[in-house]
Amino acid sequence: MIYNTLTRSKEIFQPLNPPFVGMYVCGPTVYGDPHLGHARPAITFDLVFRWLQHLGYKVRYVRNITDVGHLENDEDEGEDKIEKKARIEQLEPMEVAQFYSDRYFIFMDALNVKRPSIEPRASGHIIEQIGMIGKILNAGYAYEVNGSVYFDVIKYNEKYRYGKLSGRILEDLVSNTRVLEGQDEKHNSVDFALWKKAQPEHIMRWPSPWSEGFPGWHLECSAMSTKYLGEQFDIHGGGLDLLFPHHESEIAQSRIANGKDAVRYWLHNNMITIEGQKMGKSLGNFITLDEFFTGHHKDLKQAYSPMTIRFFILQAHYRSTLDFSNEALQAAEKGLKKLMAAYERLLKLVPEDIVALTGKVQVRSQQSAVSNHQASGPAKAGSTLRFDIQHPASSIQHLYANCYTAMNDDFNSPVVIANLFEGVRIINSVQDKKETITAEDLEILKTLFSTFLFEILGLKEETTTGQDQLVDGLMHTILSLRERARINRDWPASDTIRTDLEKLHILVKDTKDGPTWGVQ
RNA sequence: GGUAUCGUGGCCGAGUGGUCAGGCAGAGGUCUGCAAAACCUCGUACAGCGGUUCGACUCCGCUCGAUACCUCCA
Repeated sequence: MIYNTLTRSKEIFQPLNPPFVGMYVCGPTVYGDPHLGHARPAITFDLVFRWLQHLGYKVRYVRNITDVGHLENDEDEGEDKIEKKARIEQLEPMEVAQFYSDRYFIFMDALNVKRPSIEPRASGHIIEQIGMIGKILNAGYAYEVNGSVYFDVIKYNEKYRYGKLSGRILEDLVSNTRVLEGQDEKHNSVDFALWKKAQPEHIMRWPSPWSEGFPGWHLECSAMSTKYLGEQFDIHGGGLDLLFPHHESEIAQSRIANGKDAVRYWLHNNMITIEGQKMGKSLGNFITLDEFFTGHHKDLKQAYSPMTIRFFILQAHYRSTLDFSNEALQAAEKGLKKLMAAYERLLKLVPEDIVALTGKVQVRSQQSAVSNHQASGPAKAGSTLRFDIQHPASSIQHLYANCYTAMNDDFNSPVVIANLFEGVRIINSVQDKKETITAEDLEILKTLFSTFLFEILGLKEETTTGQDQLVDGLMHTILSLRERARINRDWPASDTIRTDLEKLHILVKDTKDGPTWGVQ
């Protein structure tokens, strides 16, 4: 089940050509450093991408890089964003785009966001965009004025419905749109540009049948999605703020150019807010990812690691707004640490620790997991599940089933996380010998964590422990000295060692199985 | 003004017509030389007012409030 913005309801996901799935997501406009707001759609659709793949779909995931830039102001004469940046920094526009797209990749990698299958650039698809404009002109739904081409929204609305995605009524739009200066070229204020003639000061320009200029604001996504995913494809994603007019206009363009509706399921992630307000470039209240990772920002009380950011985002459902605060982020950091620590323990739960449940003969239906997966996806290859997910028998099997159901219910990552925490409780209780677990359930628990925590949620360990043999050796020596002191009940000595190490951000814990340490 | 979404305990954040989200913080306890970690217990939270219902936080209506989009924004 996925929530389709078009119908405002959850629908059963049925791809056009299973097991293939086509997914297009609006990527960044590369004229500034990526901020927390960019992380949300990237992580949201990374989750979708990972889950669909887990279900066995062959996903072609296309996420564009907008390097042509949109107009800066509401005036048609406004300056292109990337051009403006280029002028300020005295660079070629493409230099700006290259720099920031590189930055984008670096930070997305840090967040463990998988690279999409194709990352096309708008500047590399001018020809396709010109071709699309030609089709729309031929169909009679666009007109040329002074070398610029505009889409005729009024005419489109006579036959189709402009506003069906965003729930808008054209008449309201017409009456509400502000009358702007310099829009004389448009027949109507709701029309939008497909091609703009370049003014003398515009550096970014390409030849076209109409003029030297640049493509309109919404065209690149239509052109590139058509090129790589075909005239019809399954999923189109993006931020909620792109709903109107960007996606609405995409629908109109594709409908006319290709004669059919391109997208089956529209998915929109919600915004991240800061003090209840949207974090956005234009509001100037954004915090860049670089600032999060280093902690260098006036509103940040500390640095937050990439995985903390990722976990923070996944703790909320993608369609809800997510409110940023230091408190919330610190809570996420601690929660994640707890989850990871429990996973470490899980791996060390050795067979000797396992006491079989009394008298329970573990006979499970050998019905393969494959058949169960077919209910919601194509045949799943390589499933390691050895129980019937629709009829879980133990509490741990229930956890697995809950996670599976949650993901199938519109990618409900918060519920997955809640179930993982229940797994944490079980792990710790077994560790403390307060609960028992069967060998079979232990395996399922390990699969639960490796599948959902790592593969699906895409979280990973960030500890520095064990990366350096020298440090490991030194720590071993120090800790054995301290153990000797402890055996001699020389508490001042052992406590000095511990507090001194703590000053170096090394945390020592005395457990029943001997001391452990970790870098904070 | 139009359109849409939302209002959950100190904070973040799920969900549902009739046991329970979960995390963080807080209180008490167990364990431990002390810490830390871990475990157990604890808060009668669902903006307000009506209505439907045997029963509503969950459905409907109204009120209040918030946010987003209508101009670039993830």
